[in-house]
Amino acid sequence: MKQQKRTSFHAVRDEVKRRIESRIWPQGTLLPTESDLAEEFGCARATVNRALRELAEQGFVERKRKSGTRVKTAPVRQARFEISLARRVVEEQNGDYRYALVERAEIAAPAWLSSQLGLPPGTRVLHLLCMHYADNRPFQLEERWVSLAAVPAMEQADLSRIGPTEWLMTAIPFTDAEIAFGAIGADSRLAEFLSTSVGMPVMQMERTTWLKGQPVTFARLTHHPGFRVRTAY
Amino acid sequence: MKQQKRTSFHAVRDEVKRRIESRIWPQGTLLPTESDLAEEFGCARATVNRALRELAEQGFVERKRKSGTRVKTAPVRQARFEISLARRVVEEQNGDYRYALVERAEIAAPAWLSSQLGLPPGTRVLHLLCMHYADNRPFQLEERWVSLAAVPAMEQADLSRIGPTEWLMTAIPFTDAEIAFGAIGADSRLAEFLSTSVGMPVMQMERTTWLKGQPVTFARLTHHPGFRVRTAY
DNA sequence: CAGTGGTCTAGACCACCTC
DNA sequence: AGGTGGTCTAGACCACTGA
Repeated sequence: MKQQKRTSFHAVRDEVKRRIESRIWPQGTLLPTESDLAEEFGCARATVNRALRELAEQGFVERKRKSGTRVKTAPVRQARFEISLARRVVEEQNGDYRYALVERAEIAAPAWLSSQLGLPPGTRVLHLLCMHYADNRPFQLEERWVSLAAVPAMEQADLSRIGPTEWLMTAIPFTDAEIAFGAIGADSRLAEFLSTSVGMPVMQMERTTWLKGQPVTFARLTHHPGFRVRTAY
Repeated sequence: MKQQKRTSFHAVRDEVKRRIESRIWPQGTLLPTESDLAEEFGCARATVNRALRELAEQGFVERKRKSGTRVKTAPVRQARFEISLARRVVEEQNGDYRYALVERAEIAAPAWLSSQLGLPPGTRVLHLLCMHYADNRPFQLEERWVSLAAVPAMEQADLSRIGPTEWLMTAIPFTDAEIAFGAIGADSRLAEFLSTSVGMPVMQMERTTWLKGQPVTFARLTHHPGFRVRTAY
């Protein structure tokens, strides 16, 4: 017999969730007020508040002052996936990870990049091309542009052994990112790097990263054919 | 001058976050205890707790009893994207949404589906094929298998006007799902439905859905060429 | 303007963990 | 065994917003 001595907010949260999922409180229902629920569960209002706040975060209910708490009619569910680090993905699949720096150059930001990152035209950026391998087979081609104004230290970085993604994650963690991905057909360069043939469908991910609102880097990560992104929520 | 009368947990959270991002508290640093921070900020410990709990949820710090709160060394950032409903995606882009049911059949679950969903072999499932259009151009081909044991009401559902995804979302919201997506080359059937040519790279998304642990449905959503998934943040 | 959620407090006890 | 975060309480005031 596992019995909570005191009413935990877990108990309240789970019971309310159960009532929503069991349609005891169907979609659109107005829930009792926090005070009422506190009385029903025999706990403090703060405890109910904590429970309902979590359910709101998870998208089960919607809360508004004065109106009260309502079961969401069209729950907007979100899926999450980890922002992947090639090495970690490979190692999680028990693969042998290898990295290689293919190209490194300091250039003036091309126009498309300036507009993508919101950089003044002509800003000096570091252009990088690297390969990530799993069991000696191409896993991901990483092409990246880094604003040297945002990360001056990167000019001196030794990227022969550690990939730029990993370097940046230790140098400037806690960045904001925007990610988009889609399917493209491999062009001749991609086909060569990824050991596949021209036109093969591959997943390409584009990441734009900011640090405290300042644009840092834009990366285009192209994966070997057959690569899949998985999520859970 | 905007000044908080009382110390809000926002203020504490933002200040701690600032210290982490500014490397005042570098990665790995052990933060002061809740009580100490409460004293520093002149607030109750509960307020500090709320602030730190949020930072922990967001992946900035790691909390352990007795050990204390530590700045995360390798922050695992997660990206999120909305679980899309074709109609909503199209309408958000100011497109004209149209839906068509192509095929509907009740069949015995094929072996691959039984194993995918964990259903007893031979379970009766509803097999659906539908098209979603944006501005009369193919947007998404939806192929779906629904366990009638899990959603008996679906046998009577009128799916001629509302797509199965949308029907299911109102019939049984609050499900759990697993999503995987990748790039594939269109086969002849896909090419025809999506008005493209064989071999064109397209994004295919596979969703498996459970309701309270019970398998409900498996869907394969294939998008028109050029479709991209974007993260919310 | 009145009702509801949002937040804060001061104190308390507890559970877990490292020492 | 003792320190740290986890949680709860009872009461209070605040801020938003719908009637």
